[in-house]
Amino acid sequence: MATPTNQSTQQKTEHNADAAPTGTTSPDALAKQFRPIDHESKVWDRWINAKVFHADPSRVLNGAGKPYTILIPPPNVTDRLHLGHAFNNTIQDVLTRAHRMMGFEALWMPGTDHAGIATQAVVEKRLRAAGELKGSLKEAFTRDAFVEKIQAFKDEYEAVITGQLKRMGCSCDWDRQRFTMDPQCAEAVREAFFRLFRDGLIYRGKRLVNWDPVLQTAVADDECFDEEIDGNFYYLRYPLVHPHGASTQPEREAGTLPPGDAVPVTWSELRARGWDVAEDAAHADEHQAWVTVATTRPETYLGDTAVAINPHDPRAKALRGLCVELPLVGRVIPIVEDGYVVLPEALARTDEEKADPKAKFATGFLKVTPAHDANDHELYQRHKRVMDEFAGGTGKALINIFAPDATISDKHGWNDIGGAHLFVGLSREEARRKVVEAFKKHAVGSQTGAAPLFAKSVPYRHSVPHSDRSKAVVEPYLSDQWYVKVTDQRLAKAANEALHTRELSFHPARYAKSYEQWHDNIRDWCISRQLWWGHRIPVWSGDLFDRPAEHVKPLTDKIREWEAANRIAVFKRSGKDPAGLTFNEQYERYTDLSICVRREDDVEVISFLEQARFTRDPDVLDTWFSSALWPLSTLGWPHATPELAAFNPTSTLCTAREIITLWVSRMVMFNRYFMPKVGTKAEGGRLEAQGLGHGPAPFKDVFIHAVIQDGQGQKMSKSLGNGVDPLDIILSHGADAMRFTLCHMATQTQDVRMPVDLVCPHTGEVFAPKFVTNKDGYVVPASIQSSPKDPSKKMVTGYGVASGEVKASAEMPLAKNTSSKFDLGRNFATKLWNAAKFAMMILENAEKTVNAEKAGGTPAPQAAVEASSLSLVDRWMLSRLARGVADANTALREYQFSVYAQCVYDLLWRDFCDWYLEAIKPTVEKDAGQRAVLRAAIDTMLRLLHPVMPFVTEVLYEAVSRHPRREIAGLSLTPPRTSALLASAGWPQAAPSLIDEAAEREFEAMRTLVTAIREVRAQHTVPFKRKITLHTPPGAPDLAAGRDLAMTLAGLEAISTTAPTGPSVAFSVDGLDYRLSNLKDAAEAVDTSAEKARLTKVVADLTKSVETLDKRLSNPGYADKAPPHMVQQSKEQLEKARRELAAAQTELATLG
RNA sequence: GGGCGAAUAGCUCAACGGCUAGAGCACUCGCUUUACAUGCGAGGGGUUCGGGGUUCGAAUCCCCGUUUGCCCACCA
Repeated sequence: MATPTNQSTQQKTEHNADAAPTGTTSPDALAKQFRPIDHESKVWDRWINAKVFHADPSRVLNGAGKPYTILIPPPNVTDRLHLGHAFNNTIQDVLTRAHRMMGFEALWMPGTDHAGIATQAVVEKRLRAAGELKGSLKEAFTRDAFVEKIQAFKDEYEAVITGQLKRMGCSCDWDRQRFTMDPQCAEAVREAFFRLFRDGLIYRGKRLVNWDPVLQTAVADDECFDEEIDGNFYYLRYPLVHPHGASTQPEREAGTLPPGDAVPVTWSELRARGWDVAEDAAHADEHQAWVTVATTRPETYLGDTAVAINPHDPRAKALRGLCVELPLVGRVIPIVEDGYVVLPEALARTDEEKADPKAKFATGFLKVTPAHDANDHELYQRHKRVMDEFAGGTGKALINIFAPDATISDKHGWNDIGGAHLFVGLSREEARRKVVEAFKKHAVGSQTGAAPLFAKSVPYRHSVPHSDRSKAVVEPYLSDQWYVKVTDQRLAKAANEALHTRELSFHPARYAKSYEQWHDNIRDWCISRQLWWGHRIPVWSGDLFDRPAEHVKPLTDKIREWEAANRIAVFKRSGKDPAGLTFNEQYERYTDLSICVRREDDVEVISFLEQARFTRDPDVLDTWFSSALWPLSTLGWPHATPELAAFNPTSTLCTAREIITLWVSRMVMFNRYFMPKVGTKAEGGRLEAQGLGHGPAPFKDVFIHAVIQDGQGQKMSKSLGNGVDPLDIILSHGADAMRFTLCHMATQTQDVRMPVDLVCPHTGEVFAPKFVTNKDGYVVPASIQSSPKDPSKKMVTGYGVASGEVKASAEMPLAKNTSSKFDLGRNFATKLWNAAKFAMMILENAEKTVNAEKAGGTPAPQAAVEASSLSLVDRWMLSRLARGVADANTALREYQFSVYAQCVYDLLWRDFCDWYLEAIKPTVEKDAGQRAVLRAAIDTMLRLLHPVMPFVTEVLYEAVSRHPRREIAGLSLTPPRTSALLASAGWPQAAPSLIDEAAEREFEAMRTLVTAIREVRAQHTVPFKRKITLHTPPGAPDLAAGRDLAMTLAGLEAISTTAPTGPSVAFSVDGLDYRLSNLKDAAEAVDTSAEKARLTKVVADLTKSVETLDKRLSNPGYADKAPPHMVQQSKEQLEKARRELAAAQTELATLG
């Protein structure tokens, strides 16, 4: 594996110009400034060389370590990773590294996804842009040649993605990296398909799918997007006829109705049947009657095989037994009654019906095109018998009028063309225009003065599904597809059971609901895709008829033999067939056989089938089929590998909410189906499940994290081009800073916005880009931006490139992104660097002295330091550390990553740097116990921070490790397990006894006093270096051990119990009146106006507090019902507030 | 249409029925202070979207409304 490179030459130059040596990890020479780029690749190499990320299943299997496993959600090889991925992977790395340190055998399994349709579309687009592909893909390339192109693209992007993850510091087990189409995964896919096929859970069916006429493939619902388009409602008149006319039953069944067969129904006749519609009263008696349908897609009328009316429609009765004749086509189709049809507003019976948005434009007559509309298809299922009878036989009412490219075709299931030849060969759009034209031209019936077939059209704006990849309008299309019967209880129900038994849980828990509801309403999963890039379906189809009997016998014998040997499985027909249908029965009943061959390398079977003119299905599997097997395939299934035994089920899955159904659900179903019940022994090296869905869930926890949006609140996406490359951020802020900031943002519910700036490639300047609104209404950075200092210099943006509007060039380079959001992490890394450096400087100085004193002698082993022997500030620090460890543990256990980040941030910055380091400065050189605490504190914090900031902590750990360490009783810091690296060091363990509440109280009292003094100093602009005197009032609490700390931290020269003689300033703490003197030289007057203003505000605030507390306490319900400690607390607060208010008022009065 | 969220300081977000609603950034004032100006000290800034209710007590729970995001379904 290549190590991450891509260092900025610009930064390198700066770095070399720097006089001080940087980039070394020697303890004596930690660089003055922390430059991430100087360390990241070196640290990475140390990790890789030491193999610290490599998980060893034998340690799990022999009980030496518990497993902790995370499977990476394999990124699509379609594009570089963006910040959303960085976020997702940071979380996974935090969990993996923390558990590794906690002693788990941690495996983070890396890999990428071939992303079938997406990748094929991207490559196709690229080839077209490069001029290598013109016209139809299938004419320009052979399957193999095109797959080779995609393969090359995949190799390129897989390397890019892998490089990005490594630069981020992801501690994946890179030796185990997988790809969803590599041989190991392919074997798992093949085996899984075979078993489902054999077990009757895969079937072939004719279904309406979303058809992409450009890519000529079925697309899943999630591969579509809705777009509003301006269309029209067309109102078309269908002439009424009597059903049978002169035609014979055989003629009808053959679909060869003689012209003029249908006998028109006249208005008078219709009226006689009870038709009483005011607006039709004027129609001439002898004219042919009609019904009006409303449609947005008039061209589909060619495939109509019924007209439907609501049974409650008052007109329904008059129409019973009548039909309509499709204009031009001449097809006579029945009028069926179905409750699905919406009554027009005028006929609606209830308010609810009136409120139906469809009622506004409905005519009450619905044209039914079962082959081209999902609802119509369902309606057809309910009226199959009558519709098929009219259409001439079973299944004949499904009339497909489109070729795969969505042109009108008479070659794909439409035979009764009649007078509609003029439409054949037209595109959907042209056909629509021509149909409307024809309806305008022709009349209902042949009488002079008859009304035109076209009634009217009204503009209508509605959303229409488009294919994500090609942007073409999706056509509902009837086609042969393979399905997984996920509705079977061994799949969907088993997935929900995992939730009910708590084997599987979601964090946050509310996502369990959508998971569960999805399974309750699941539909069978269409797994075939008409693509070239993917796992090809391992089914060969052929025909056993039309062969000499002497050929059939050897064939059937072989097939029976191989089926018995589990080398092939023969497709069992639908569930309506009796179970256990024999091969002979199938053979007798069906003209075609579908045979799944278990192994790709079973040459004997495959060549035999191909010689027998069986052909392999050209389709490939839906990408999610192989993704669903990820927990199995990556660990070696179907073989009984040590990895599978050790690491499946895995521990935690980290993903975004959008793929709970697409991916999470399917992994659960497949793992439960394919894995044997826990405790089952493997036989013959292969794992055979009972096929009941009783296996384990593939993971215990599913952590669903927030989504990173751009500055406009839009999701980062490829198509929008608003993704930010993590490498840009690593360049501007460093990997640790990026990781820390992302982790800090990982709150539970709230999606986070990430506004980004641009870095000018000409000047290095950071600036906010100019935004534009694109044609889809999204606010995006303009494709071309000007350098802020020199507007003649231009650059292009990621959006510009992604949208295809511009290309990067030498004159107009691609501008990198950055964001001041990451300053948080960068500043924190710097703070850590400086704090550690300072701590080590202190330790080093002391060690020199100690070594000089003990020259020659071997130091005696020192006993562990007991907290009780330590000073207040040390006991306080140990107490804070113990709490920090506990808080971090809780946060990580509960997947509260921002809490974890915040808790280590406060521990290091607020507690350790702001107070501890400042407090120990005067004493640490002489206090060996204090130095032991200092050493332990920095060590503990490096460990706590390592999961989120691995690079900087690893560099510092090496330096810190060189300082001798004394044990602190109760604080366990075990050394690295497999190397000298922090990455394998033990997670800190702090005994609860280290939490010292007395020390915390005492320290807090001191801190309150110090803060109050600092406030006075700021108020009176007392220079930092000026030492002042504190006068404590009678009855003030004894500062005790805090006395010296207060003097150090507040800049006191003395603490006196007598009142000041000269000028002084008062302040109050806890209602006690303290004074400070010697604030200024005698010549300078103390400015009382600022002091007055401050006190006035204090008085106002306190008055309000007293009021609030008084009101609370005087409420009779409060004393009665609130818990006593709350009441007590309020009383104390009130007392304190009153004391402080009095003190402030007195002081204000004094100032006059 | 069904489901799930969100609305809190100028911005981005915390606060899981009870400390005077917090943090980072931004802002104001002061500071070359011997680890760190990517810093240090201090400060200002809130009718917690609106309206009802439950409760001794509501940012938090319930109801209604407004705005907004996502998922699913549907779209004659």
